[in-house]
Amino acid sequence: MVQSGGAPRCARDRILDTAFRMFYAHGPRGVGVDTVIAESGVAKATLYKYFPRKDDLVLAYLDKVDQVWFGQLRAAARAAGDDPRDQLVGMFDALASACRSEGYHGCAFINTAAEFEPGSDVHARTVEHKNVVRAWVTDLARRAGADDPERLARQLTLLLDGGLAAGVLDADPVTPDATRAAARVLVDAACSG
Amino acid sequence: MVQSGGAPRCARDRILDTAFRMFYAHGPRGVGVDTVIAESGVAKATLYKYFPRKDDLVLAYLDKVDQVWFGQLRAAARAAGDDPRDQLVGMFDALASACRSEGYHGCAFINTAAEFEPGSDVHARTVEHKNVVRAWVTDLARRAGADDPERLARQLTLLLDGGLAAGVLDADPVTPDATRAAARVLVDAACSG
DNA sequence: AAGTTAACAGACAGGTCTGTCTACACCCAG
DNA sequence: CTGGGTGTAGACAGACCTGTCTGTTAACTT
Repeated sequence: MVQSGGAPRCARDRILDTAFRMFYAHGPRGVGVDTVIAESGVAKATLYKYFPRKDDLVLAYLDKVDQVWFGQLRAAARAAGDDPRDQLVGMFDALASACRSEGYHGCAFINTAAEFEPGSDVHARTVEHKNVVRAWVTDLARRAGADDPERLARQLTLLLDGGLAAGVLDADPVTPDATRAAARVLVDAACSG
Repeated sequence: MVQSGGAPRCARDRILDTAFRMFYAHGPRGVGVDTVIAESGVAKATLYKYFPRKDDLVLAYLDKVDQVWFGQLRAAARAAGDDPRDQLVGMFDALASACRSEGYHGCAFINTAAEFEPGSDVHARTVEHKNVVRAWVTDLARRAGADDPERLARQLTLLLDGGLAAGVLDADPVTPDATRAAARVLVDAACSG
């Protein structure tokens, strides 16, 4: 990890970088291996050396999305202050940022899961991501003193998924505000005890 | 519309029926025209007579899903009683039914939208569906006396989308209850004035 | 200088995709 | 009996898909 911030040097990084952009924009199934090769200026043999099957590239793509998105989620929560209640609401700022970003196209995990059969490696990875995020939110809800942390976490992640999923249809700028406000109501109601 | 309830007689119905099942299970892009033909026992020329392009078949599929799903939504709301507040919460029973049904695989519209480019006919149709549903919920929220009917409708449809979208990952039986409870909290908070 | 490694360039096989086309069978009205 | 409408059966074109394979070039190591 002595990677500088500039253009990716080695071939593997270039491939993954291109796949990240293209898979998110068109869905993994909508982008051929040849297209990734052409776009990243790499030889076919090189791609298949690092990612023996296309699914391996898709898995690496999901790992990258997981890193980036989960990182933004935690950063948004942290930026909301020390009170876990505020952090539960603050994580929705990550959704607002995502909605404003160019080329926003909804939740990469939901979109990808829709394209792969349940039971496949790729599908399992998307489920795993959602479980990890929900476990993190559950912990936050517990520290916020929620009556039923698991339930609150489920409600908030469902709301988050809804806000994200709606992005594949239409990046409506009203969505993030409405979602954040709803989160506040749910958090206040669940931490009343 | 003199259609009896039994097995679809005419070729067009058989095609659409098969497409409905297969497109929902694997995504429109994941099912070839040849597969639809083989499964519905129809000649290729017949399919292309009724649906000149595959996209026409996808649009017909979305129309059918819209009819069925929107119908279930309204039926669930109606079954919850006369109070519009209860109806806003009751429509989430349609989500519960969907989650319990065999082969449940999330929201057909979100899944399909992820597979088609924004700007395409198919993508536009998915957006239209969501707008129609939200307009209906907005009307319900207005009659429920919500302070800001548009906002409440947006929050509830986002919650609904979240519950639906999560279905593509994992048909968790806890989801519908948590969603319904969250809806109750949001409705009560928005109709306080 | 020789060998090793990484990468590029691109042909190729075998399959699937959409969409068009020809040829044939049936049935019912005139 | 004839002719139009509806359907079946399946070949075909042209594009695209994944994955394998052969050769070549350049850089670094010993």
